[in-house]
Amino acid sequence: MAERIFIGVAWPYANGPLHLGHVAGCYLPADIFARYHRLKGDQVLMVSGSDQHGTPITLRAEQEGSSPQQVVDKYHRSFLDCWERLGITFDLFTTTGTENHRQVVHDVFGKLHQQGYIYADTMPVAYCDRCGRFLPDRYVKGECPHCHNPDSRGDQCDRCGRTLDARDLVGPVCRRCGEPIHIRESEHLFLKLSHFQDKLLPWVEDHAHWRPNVLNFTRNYVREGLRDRAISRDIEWGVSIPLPGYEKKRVYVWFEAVIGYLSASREWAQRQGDAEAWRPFWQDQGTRAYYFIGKDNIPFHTIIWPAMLMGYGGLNLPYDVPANEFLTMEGRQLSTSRNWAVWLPDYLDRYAPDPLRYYMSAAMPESADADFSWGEYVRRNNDELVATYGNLAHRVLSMVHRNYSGRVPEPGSLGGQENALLEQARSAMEAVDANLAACHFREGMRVIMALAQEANRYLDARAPWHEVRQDRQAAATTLWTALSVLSALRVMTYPFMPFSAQRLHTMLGFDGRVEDSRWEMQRPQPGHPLPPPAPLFTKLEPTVVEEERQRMSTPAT
RNA sequence: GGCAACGUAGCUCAGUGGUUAGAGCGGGCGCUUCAUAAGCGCUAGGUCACAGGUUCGAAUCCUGUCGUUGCCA
Repeated sequence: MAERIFIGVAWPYANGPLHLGHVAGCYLPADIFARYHRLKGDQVLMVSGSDQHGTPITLRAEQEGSSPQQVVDKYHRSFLDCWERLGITFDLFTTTGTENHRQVVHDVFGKLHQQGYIYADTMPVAYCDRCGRFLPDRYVKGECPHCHNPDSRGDQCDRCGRTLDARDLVGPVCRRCGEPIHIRESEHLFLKLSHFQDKLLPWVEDHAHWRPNVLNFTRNYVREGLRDRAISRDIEWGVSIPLPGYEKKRVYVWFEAVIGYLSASREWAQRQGDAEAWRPFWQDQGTRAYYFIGKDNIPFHTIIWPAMLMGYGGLNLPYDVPANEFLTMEGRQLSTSRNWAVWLPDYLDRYAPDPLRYYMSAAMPESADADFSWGEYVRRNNDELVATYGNLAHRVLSMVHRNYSGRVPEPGSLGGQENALLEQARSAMEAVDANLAACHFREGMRVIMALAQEANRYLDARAPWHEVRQDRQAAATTLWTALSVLSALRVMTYPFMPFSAQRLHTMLGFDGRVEDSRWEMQRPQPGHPLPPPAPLFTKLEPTVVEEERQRMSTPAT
């Protein structure tokens, strides 16, 4: 029975390149999940896009002497290139800069406003007399009241990392002209989150299948009481506000970016040539909506976005929000400003996608922070991917090629060991199926590797390299059995490692794409010719570890 | 300062009341040679942060201490 699955993935902020934290946090798990469901024959819509608005972008443009549009275009192109090379298969990866997005935001805004869920009020905002304008927190600098960093930003201190308000700073000045700031009341629009408190609490309690960290965090957040939040800002770069008197203000990014899930779905439908095609994914009660995000994004997806959807009405709320924890780098917190990060474009210039996808799957920060280190990367590649799985495929296919002229051998009757191994393959497929359905990626990957190990054990026990000299029929049975297990591995590894799975698919004599297979162990056809085998993965030199560590500790240029 | 999570073998981590606490890697010993010197077996290694408590029984539940991390103020 085919299911319909909507997958929303966090919108990367277009003011810098992607790094491995992004990959482990949401893009890889989302892609594994999407590929798994497509393989099962389910209908999948996976969307995301570049988050293009907000002050970090305008600041960056000013620093680089370019325009905000140039900045976001540059990183959007980089994102698209990364998805292609890492194999992240969005049905649409758009941006928040489209006319379609503006229209959808205006629609949602208008409806919430009309129902009284958005209201006007004033709030104190920094103002620069010389520049003659209001200043978002990012545009104010001064001394951090906590760590006394003299050059702290108004929204957050770079040195101690604490979140601030521009008014907290000691001696706050305008970042552009250096003039001391004043505080003035500015009229803004607020989302009436407090109204949704009583609806959200039972809704959250009804989602006991969420990961414990997501559930606990959300529960506490809602119980503490929801405060109305400003959804407009005094800037010019962003989505306009469809109300008179707000011409010089824009919709605040957090409010607007989450609407991107809906606008991207509508854009996808238009591009399909069926403008209504988004509806089943958003309005059919049987559709399940998953949102893959990092843990810093939890409240936006389990509270604010659901509240907005409740207010709007008629659209599906999230079914699950499998937020991942953080990825640390060589034991230390990742920091883009200190260049303590591995940039995805750099990684993809030097290494293959599947080993990274494998590592991140096996060590995904599903329930706790996880660490990335180059030592572990090389080890997992060499000792696990190459030695256990890649070598299994290679040794089997090589023997078939050498001894059976590259054709799938005809098995005799199966013995106890054969049936036991094939049964293990079947139960592994069931286990991985269940794990992926539940977003348990690490466990799924573990089961797969355990099966590869089991197959190696079987080969050692049967020793087909001996059998072939004494009893060709027995060797044929052994190799055919091993090929069958490889066929199961081909399917199961596909969501995790699509590139090598496709190559194995071809080497096992199957036509077309793995994705068009079903979730079952198709047996290789005896007599079917196989292309010459080639290793699935390549060993890495241990020197890689030192090289890459050096690169990380070098300051960004 | 408040809240939360975590602290298990040299390393990365499973394990949330029940027999002698597990896996992978790394170490030691051995077997094998089809395969990218890959594979397989055996083995050593842990006062489950610390101190109390609940229980017939605690890595698992409770309290406190220390440490790490995150969120909030």
